[in-house]
Amino acid sequence: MRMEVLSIGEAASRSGVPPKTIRYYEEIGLIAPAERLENRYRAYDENDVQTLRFIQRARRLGFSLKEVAALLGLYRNRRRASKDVKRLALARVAELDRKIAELKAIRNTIADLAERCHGDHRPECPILDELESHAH
Amino acid sequence: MRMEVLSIGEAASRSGVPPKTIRYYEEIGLIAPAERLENRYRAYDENDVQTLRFIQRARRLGFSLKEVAALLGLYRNRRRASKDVKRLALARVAELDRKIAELKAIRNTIADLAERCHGDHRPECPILDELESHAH
DNA sequence: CTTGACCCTCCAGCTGCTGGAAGGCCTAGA
DNA sequence: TCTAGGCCTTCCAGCAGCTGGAGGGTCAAG
Repeated sequence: MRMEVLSIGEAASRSGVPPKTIRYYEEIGLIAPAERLENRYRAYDENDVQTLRFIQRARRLGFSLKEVAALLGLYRNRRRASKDVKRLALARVAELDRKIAELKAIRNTIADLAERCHGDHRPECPILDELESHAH
Repeated sequence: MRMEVLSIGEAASRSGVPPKTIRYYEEIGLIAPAERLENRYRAYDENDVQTLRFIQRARRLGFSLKEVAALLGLYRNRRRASKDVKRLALARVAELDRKIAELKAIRNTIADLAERCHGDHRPECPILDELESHAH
């Protein structure tokens, strides 16, 4: 694999992570500080792009930056134990299940209220009444 | 209804909205600046508590502060049209449906990967491989 | 040689709070 | 009367995870 030198913009378009976000990741230490060219431009290679893609996919799956950092560590560690990765993944699934259930409950509450609301020019609407007086 | 004067702490415990959050709501203009006693303490009454409860319930239903502001406006407007309220509610439902579907997809992706991961001391784990190479 | 597209750093802001510092006030007990 | 504590006040900072902009430097094309 030839190690072509990529600018931050090129690394961005190849990885899907915007330049600003790449700099941010560097700033918070998620990725190592990039090499610099003589003009102080950051220089990347395909490995960096790969890492950025890894990060982006993990982020898309809803892993927090802290979790992504952990995953990156496991990813880079050849002696990695799949137990740790699985633990992170299952924790994320549990969290998602909790969140989904919560959103569903809220969704149904609002949908019920909306159904009982005329939705015309008349002022009667149980949504506001509910918000006003519902004893939770 | 007697208009007992309540301190911010009392208003907080009666409404369920913490003092800091009440001050914050005042700061961003969600609620009107509170009257002040001679010692500069904020003074509230039952009406204010009612409003805070309204806000809290709307927040629990996941309405953003902007939406809450709109709901408050409609709530206070006697000539309010239920159409506007319903529109807000349905928009929220649609947004929730979108979010729920998204989280479900993510959840299933991670759960699938976790299932195929040994979860022991062995290094093989498709989760990392997927993050590494999955062409999205 | 100029124009425009990059790149750099630094600072501010987004949402919705929350914590803490530094100070004022008020009540109760010793 | 003093003091301890628990309120209250303001202001500043920080959480996550970026994103936008200002004010500059650099570079390649025409």
